[in-house]
Amino acid sequence: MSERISDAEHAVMEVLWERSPLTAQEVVERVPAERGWSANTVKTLLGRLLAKNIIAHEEEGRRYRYRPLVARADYVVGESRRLMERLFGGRLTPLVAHLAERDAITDQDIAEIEALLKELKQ
Amino acid sequence: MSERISDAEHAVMEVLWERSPLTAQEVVERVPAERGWSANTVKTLLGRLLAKNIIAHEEEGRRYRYRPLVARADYVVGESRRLMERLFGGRLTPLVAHLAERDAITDQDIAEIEALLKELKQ
DNA sequence: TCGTAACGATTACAGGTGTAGTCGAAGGGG
DNA sequence: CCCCTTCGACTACACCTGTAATCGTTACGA
Repeated sequence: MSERISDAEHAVMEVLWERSPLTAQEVVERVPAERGWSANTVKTLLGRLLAKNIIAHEEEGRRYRYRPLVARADYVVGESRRLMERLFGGRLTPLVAHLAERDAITDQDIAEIEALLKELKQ
Repeated sequence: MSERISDAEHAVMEVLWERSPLTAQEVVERVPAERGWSANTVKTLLGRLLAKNIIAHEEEGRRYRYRPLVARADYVVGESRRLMERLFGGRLTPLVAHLAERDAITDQDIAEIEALLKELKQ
């Protein structure tokens, strides 16, 4: 399967998951300005993602349009699972418990998750 | 604040969180065998953790005993939050929803989390 | 007392990552 | 038809990471 996505690469992926296919230039324009990246940096990242087979490109005239090969949902589940594995022996409950203990969960979160779980049960 | 803990370093931290202070040798013995690390590798990691101010060492005769400066709970909450931030705009509910959708949550998880939430509400 | 084993410190080195700069081809404007 | 801009490709380079090997010192067993 495809290799790991680094932090900087992930920022590029978010752009492509949001909308694709895009040209390199369009990706550059959509990457969050806080990153302060030069266009070259973004192109390097696109190149690396290509090499890792995480995105593909189709020729369009004298340039390319890039498009994800990996679904965001798959990536997200994979990363979540990695974290749970590393930190909680793969169990979700202790994660929720920890966050709750540290007031990282709001009352609204609790309500939402309860509703979600209710739905899951039927 | 202290710097980030790499994957390999994390394995060492788990040992020290489990029990500390420990000598380098004791850490070596307790690191999961699957890693297949040489003693030198573990010592390098201890050195890097020291440099990052994530652990401390007290002299004991001609060697050191290492001890965490960062609580596991803090690390865990930090990492969880980072993940939620990156992937779910900081919201926990979508994380749970995603995992549930992908059958990464068992019935028992649901029961446990419900019980936990019930407790949180009072 | 002398060699050796055990320690921590220092050095090594390839591969990944963040962050670009440069180069060569090609297309568009004058 | 020629120059400048624009692309993608290639190169650069420092720092981090994984994974050690080597070095210098010291204590302990013979």
